[in-house]
Amino acid sequence: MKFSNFFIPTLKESPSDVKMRSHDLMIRSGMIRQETSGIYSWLPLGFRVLKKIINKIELFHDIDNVNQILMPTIQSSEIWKTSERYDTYGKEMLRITDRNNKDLLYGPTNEEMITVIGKQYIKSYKSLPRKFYHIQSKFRDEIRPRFGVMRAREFIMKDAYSFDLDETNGEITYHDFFNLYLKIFNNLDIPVVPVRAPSGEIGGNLSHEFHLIVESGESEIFIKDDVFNKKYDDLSLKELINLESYTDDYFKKINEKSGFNSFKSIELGHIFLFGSKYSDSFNFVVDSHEGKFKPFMGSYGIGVSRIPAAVIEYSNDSNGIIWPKNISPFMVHLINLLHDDTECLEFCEKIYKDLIKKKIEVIYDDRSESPGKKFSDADLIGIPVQIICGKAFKKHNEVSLIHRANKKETYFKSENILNSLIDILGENV
RNA sequence: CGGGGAGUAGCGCAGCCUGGUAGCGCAUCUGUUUUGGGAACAGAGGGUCGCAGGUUCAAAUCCUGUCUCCCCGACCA
Repeated sequence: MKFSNFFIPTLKESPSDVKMRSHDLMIRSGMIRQETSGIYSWLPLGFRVLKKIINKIELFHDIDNVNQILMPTIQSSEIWKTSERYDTYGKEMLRITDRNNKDLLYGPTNEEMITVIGKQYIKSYKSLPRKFYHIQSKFRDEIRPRFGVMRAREFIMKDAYSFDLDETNGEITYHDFFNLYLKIFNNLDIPVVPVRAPSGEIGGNLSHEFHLIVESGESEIFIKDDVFNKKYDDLSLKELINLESYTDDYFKKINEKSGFNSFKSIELGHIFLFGSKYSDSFNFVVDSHEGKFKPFMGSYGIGVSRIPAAVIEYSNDSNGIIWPKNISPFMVHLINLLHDDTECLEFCEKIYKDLIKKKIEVIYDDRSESPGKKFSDADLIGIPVQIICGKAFKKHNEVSLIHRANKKETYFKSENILNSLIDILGENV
């Protein structure tokens, strides 16, 4: 992609009402635009990041035989009355009335709807287990939206739902999702820590959240030191249940509080095995050789649109964003400092085409801006590797490579740059 | 919802107290010169001062109402 063809409205100055680092950088790098309180448009650069994240999530869910579906954003009030959440969900639920005076709502979550879908088609124990997910906008009318997409009212969530024969099988599914989440966050270069969350309204249920520890986080979690030494994906179900890391709500309820440290964090995922709450209220009954039973259910969420902000929050410097390779909107930021020079231009065009041929995602700054502007835009946008073609190319036939993360600059003979680049990118991809 | 702040050009702000031609920086456009860290000079365009009402000869400025946004707390991915 050429910079001149890509809409990246970068800003030099911060908007006055922005307080969080990631929010500021997302606005200034032209990733997002606020429409109204807690509601955002994703501009091309931001949407590219979002799609990277979504692609990874889809990939790993599909591998795990979780079936992707797409449920509507608008739901009928009927099913929420059936589950008795229409009244209890409160003002967080955005309620809408259509022209026929029918009560609708913008879905804050989809347990009711997925239960209705399960009930209609799943009649036999032979059809279980069954796992579904979808990636869709949600609306929760937060009391106070803030920090950009970190706490938005409309946001994109990946929510998955499972139907199992009974609690034992439900726990196996839960354990699978636990490991699936670790795999996903690991692959997104996000070092999350799993923490135990309070069981819900029904006793004996299981719930974990996945947190990214950052100073500016809104959540607080409590963890014993040895938890950090564990390989979370090696844990048995019993071990993960006994993991000594807790959300603040959970921590309040435990007795032995010594040995824990508290951390500020951002919640990125939440898995929850809640049992037959919804199969009960919807009378979702399945036949088996041992008679009729209500499927055991779980739900599993990832705050998709929060992830870019969370990543920026822990990966930035005074110049801008530093994208991890797996989420970065591009891999290489090619900068032509001498756009009026024919040789330099031809060289950049050639490298640009070669990179595209090699399927290396490249943003090529071909604009007639000053060097300073190009450098600062590049640092702000935060692509992992910058290739600079300028004076050194004219003098010594050299171009330089700058690692965004540490700003180290290395010069290469221009004919070697492509192969060197492929080597360097190959290291961690 | 309680407490605090703010709405003036695309963005950041000054002007308001003490009413009298709507301003500055950045951005944009034109031209010339620049080109390894947000270039320089010269010129240009752009605002019914959030909205409604009131006071006044006269309102960005004073009064009343209203809408919106942000910040601090309790909810959440």
